[in-house]
Amino acid sequence: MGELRLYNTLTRKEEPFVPREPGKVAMYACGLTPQAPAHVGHMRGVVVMDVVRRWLEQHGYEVHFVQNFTDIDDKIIRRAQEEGISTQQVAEKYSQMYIEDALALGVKLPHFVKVTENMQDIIAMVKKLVDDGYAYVVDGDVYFEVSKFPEYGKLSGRTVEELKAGARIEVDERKRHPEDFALWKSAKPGEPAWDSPWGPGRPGWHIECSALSLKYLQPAFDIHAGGMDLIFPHHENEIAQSEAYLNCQQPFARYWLHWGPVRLRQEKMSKSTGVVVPIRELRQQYEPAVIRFFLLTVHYRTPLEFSYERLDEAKAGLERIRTAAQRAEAFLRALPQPPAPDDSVAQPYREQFTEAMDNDFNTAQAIAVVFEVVREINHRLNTPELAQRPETAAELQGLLNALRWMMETVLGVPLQATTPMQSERFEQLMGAVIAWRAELRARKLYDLADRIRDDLKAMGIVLEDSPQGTTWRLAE
RNA sequence: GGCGCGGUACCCAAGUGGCCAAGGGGGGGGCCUGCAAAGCCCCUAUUCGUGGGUUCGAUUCCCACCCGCGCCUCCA
Repeated sequence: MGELRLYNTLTRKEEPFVPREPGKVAMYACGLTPQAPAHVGHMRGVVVMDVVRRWLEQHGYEVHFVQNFTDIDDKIIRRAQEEGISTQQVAEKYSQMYIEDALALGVKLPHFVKVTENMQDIIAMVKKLVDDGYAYVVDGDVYFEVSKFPEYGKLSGRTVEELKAGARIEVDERKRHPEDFALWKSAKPGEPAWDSPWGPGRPGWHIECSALSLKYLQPAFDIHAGGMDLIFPHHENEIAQSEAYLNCQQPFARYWLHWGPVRLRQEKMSKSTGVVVPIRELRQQYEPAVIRFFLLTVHYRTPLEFSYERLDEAKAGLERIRTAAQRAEAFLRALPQPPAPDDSVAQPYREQFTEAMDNDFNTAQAIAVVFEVVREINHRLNTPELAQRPETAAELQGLLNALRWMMETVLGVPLQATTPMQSERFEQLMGAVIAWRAELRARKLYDLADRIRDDLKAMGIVLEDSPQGTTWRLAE
């Protein structure tokens, strides 16, 4: 396996990936605040990170992947009031939905951690920042003093001066500087609260990711990821408070990876704009594998325009890949005995695929290679002289193995559509139907033969006649 | 206003200082077929937003401009 390169937002360059500890990768992705159903934009992050973890595993790394649920914050409190249930119930409900959606998309779940289950670690971190003079207390609130951290702005490429120039936020008069941000917020009456040295309250936004990632992955962990919209202020603030906490002796995280937004009608899909396609809704209309494949047809840092036309294109493309796999399987199944795979044809494609993935997880390029493999398979099945060759079966087996590795192992897109009705008995039934129909065709009773084909098609079963015989497959 | 990203065929989308600028979708033609479907082959960008510059040579590097987008406030 070659060298993996990834784009690091911190240096604005593509860099070779070298883990902190040989053979192991520690990575963290900012999760979400579970207060509404997840939308396609969220799922892009989920799928992208899943592919990142899968590819790191292909490189032989043992991956520890942590993701948080910010299960207490202003929006959850508001949501709880609206729905008349507790904040825990809100968080639990939407976390669960999120996990179900992720599982449906074929995601290997990360190690989830929750803010409310790690409150003492968060408080301890805030306390150290206060004790060390990086933060100050005002009426039960704690603020991080940005001017105490000289490197502030190094991730987002801004300076404090620029921030002031563009400031369009109402400044809290109690803060020493407008750019200071809250580490701890005092509770208003009736709000859920945790005891702290500064009185009852809850963590500010940002601190939870610092505390949780440092607790579970230790300082200078390998990859910290999130959506591009988190670069500022979220990740910038995380760096400031974390590196201050570490006495500026070591970096917080080593590589920063950010995926691009999903847009809808030229606008970012976001809860705040209400321009949103909930993944639940989309799952009613498209098989999860199609959604996943669609999300991977574009490089992860490129903004992705959502549309049903694109989804239909992805569906057509995936169907072509699956058809080729099924045809190869049928060909090999018909053989008296399965051939040992010959990888000589497949190997160059495996290498091209690997090169694409090593190139900052370029799934768009990798998928192009998948289609090359599909063409190699179809070419062999379609050309009688080739199909007769004794070595063709072994080559097909090698190509099919490569295709499965690319699609299923690495990209996580199943080649078999999930169907409830496959069973041995069903296979036998189809075999019988095809035999009867062959008899009809031999007697030139084409109207009956065509009617069988049409009726089956209406049920989602496609019959395809060829000189080698008739095959069937399930239409998605 | 500041910072950043991008404009590649009908649509989507990779990519490179110089082999025919990947791949997918769509469209056209051919082959195969009883018909269909699937598939295969060929065609669909002498050109990469516009105008300059650097270079033997730029779509790729630099500058300006136009257009779109993101961030600067909660956001994945």
